[in-house]
Amino acid sequence: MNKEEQEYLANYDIAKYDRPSIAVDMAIFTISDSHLDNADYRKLPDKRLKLLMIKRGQPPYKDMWALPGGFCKKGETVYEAALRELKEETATDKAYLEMCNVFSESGRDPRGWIISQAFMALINSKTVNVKAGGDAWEARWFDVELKRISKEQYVIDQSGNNTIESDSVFELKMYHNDIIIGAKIKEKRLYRDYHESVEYDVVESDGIGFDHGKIIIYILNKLRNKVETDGKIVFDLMPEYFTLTDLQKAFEIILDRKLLTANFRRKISEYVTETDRIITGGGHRPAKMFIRNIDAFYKND
Amino acid sequence: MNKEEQEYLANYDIAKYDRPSIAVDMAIFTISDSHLDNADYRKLPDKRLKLLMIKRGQPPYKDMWALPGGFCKKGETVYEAALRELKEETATDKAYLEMCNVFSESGRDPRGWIISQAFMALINSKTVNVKAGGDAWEARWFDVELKRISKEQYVIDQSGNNTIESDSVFELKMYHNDIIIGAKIKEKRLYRDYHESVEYDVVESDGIGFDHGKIIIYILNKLRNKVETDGKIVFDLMPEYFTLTDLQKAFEIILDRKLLTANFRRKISEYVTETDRIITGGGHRPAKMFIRNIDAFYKND
DNA sequence: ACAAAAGTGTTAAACTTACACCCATGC
DNA sequence: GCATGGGTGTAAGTTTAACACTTTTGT
Repeated sequence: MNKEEQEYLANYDIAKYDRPSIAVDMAIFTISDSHLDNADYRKLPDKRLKLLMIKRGQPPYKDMWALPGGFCKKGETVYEAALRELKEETATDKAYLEMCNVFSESGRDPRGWIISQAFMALINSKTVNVKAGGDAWEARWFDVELKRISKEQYVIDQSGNNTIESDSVFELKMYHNDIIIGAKIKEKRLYRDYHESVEYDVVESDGIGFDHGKIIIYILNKLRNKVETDGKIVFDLMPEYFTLTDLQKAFEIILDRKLLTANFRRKISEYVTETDRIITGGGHRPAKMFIRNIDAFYKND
Repeated sequence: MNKEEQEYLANYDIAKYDRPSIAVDMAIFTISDSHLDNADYRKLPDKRLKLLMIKRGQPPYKDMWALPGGFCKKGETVYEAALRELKEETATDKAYLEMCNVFSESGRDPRGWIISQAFMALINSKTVNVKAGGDAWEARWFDVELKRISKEQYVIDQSGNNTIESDSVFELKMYHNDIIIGAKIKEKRLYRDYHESVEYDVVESDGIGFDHGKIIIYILNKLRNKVETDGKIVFDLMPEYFTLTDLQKAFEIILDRKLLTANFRRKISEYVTETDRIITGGGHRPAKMFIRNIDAFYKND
């Protein structure tokens, strides 16, 4: 560094400018058994997509539920902050972790200018520590359900500038035992000048703090799209040993549709290796357990 | 909002905490003719992938080239800041714009704690204003070339914890007339606990300021992956009227491989509509011009 | 005439989709 | 026996990949 650069930096006062706080918000998903008891001895337990939420112990949004998260500290990267939060909440760092989007609308946090980096994390329920279920933190896994409840589509033709607008309203519902929280979120999808843009707006929020309804729906859609185009991340929701039926159910839960077993198995066959473990005692034919075939995952470029 | 919340907020002083500045860095791509003159009257001009770079007029990294960008201001979203920067540099807002990643390593900017949101923007060269080529700003379009120059792969087996590590070195070279800048970047790809992680590190930087070599390579790879799995964004690099050969070349430039014409045309046929415009005068059969078939783009869910 | 690019047709191989069928278990 | 899940085979339809071939132009 030369003298001019050094002088410039000596006179540069970063504190002169308005600066935001940076937060990380974590959408931590897992798949686990439904808490509902099983009547039929033959039936497998119902699996559900779960999202970890935290009950806020202090303002703002005290007593409401929000995504786990916290502020990014000086000296750590945003990714490290996300990993730190993940560990604090779940006691594991064996997770698929991806930065999904920034949420920075002014007014999104009453404390001031706070920009949030939203992360998606996928963990398998077997590695989750009870911490998340303990009482100190008031963290709970919620069953997640997302339904589109309306859709309108129209063409706006203003002097040759062809715009297609499609408005949907989604209903997000989340359950933990008798706790039910949710939100209605409007999705506005614009196609103008050959460019698509999507915007979400919280229309109604019931028990969910901040703009987290919006973040949840955004990440949930991202998760579905990712699984639709490349299913490999679904394995991050599985324990080391799993049956092919469990794997298929994980796909079905995220994609929200049934798959044909024979076809599914052919498709994923290269990613799994049979072991000699079997599960018996289910009132039906025992299932072989499989592990990931790591070579298949790694053979990219 | 109740009294407790109001009191809490009245006593909350955001300035007590260390806060970073938020910058947006823009990787603005377009495709345009190579500046090299064409000898053969029959040959079409060579197309290249171009990236807009700015010569820094003041420290830090004075006289080096960097991605266009700037600080996010209070009251605007990160996305709005990106759009503002895009307009400032290119005088257009008709672009594909996507937030790609956060770069937040401490020490990445000598002025202090500065976190950068990296955006990818795709514009078509016909809408670009001369501003970018003017002298005031010292902004220039650089031809981009990225080559992997080495690759090593090994398995680390530490007490059953199977880790595969794959290290590559990429050479990034960028040209504008007689200006040549570039960087060597090491890619470390880890596959551990069934989770893949990728890390980039600038090994050597020649004329490129900050950690922008890293950002460029990251976004370039993202662009390629996106085009490989869903080619629709390539249309954002095309003007309103285009020939199928131009479109095919855009794909080939980004994917860095040749495609078979007959197959390519079948694949993209639903996305284009023939017009009665033709291009003549090329010393070969005239080409029909096409426009986007907007309905095909929009028929998702 | 001929080189360059524009544009189409044909075929084999690969993959997807749908459905039918058999197997093994616990009560 | 029978409901439930575990597991496989086959055939039709669709998509991809490779290649061969024809057309049209400016010099």
